Amino acid sequence: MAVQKYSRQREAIKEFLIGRTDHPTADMVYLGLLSKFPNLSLGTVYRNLTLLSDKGEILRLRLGDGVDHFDGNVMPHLHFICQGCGRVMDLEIDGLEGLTSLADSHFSGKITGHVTYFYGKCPDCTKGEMS
Amino acid sequence: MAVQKYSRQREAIKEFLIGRTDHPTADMVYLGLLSKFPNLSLGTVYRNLTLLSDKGEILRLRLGDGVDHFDGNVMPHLHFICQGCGRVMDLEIDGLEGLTSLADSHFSGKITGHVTYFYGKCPDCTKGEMS
DNA sequence: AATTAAAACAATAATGATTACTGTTATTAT
DNA sequence: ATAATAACAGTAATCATTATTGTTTTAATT
Repeated sequence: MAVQKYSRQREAIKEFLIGRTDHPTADMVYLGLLSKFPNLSLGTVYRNLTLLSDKGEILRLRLGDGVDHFDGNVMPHLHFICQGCGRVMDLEIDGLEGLTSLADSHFSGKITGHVTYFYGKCPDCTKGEMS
Repeated sequence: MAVQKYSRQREAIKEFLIGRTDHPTADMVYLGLLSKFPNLSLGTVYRNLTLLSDKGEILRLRLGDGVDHFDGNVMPHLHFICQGCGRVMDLEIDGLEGLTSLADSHFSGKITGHVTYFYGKCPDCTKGEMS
């Protein structure tokens, strides 16, 4: 197996994700780092996001909007997608800890995990509404 | 608003989905109906899958594998994705009914729903294993 | 039953996200 | 320092999906 060498681009991508909680897409990471790396390539961003998520240093979120989002916070937590503005927020809720084992006990195969995300309207988008 | 007219292709697409529980992709629907409609177009399949799911007559499942799956069973139920063979199965579990309102009560916006799917190994893929 | 307007079709082009390839540069071991 | 190779930038290719164009069905009206 190839030895992984250091790269400032990869380091910057990881730092970029850790420094924010808005779950950017590959394109947003690319745009956000262009000022620091003027000839950064989108391919480099994609490759390193894949490397980092494969190593478990970041999370790849597939939220069903057709675009992958990335999260520098690898602690287990829940996500909310606003149907108004599309933003992705973290949720502070517990109560899903036993869900995997509950499901597993009702299934003849082996259930090892689950993906859950919530949707609705975020606080901002709820404000400008009457209904 | 345009009046929806009858089409045998759309009817066949819906029947195809109702007749199975393996949650096919657009491409699988297309291939499955080619024998009955030799000059069926993939565009027609996509358009009608979108029409049917917009009307709520079928479900579009975005399971994170980059391909949309479709389900003729619109009753609320849970899904399981096998990481061994990729197949998508229905799960008979309840206990998630109150999840949306639980989450909503902890959130300052408005949560109206959630998406949950489970993953692991299906019964078949569990068999041929030692670990 | 013929006419007609619009929906649906087939075929295919276009799009957008992601992945793969090619030649160059940077990192690390010798 | 030199050499080996991982990582890079740039770009081409891929894949699922959506949009477009011209033709055919459907269904309402004469």
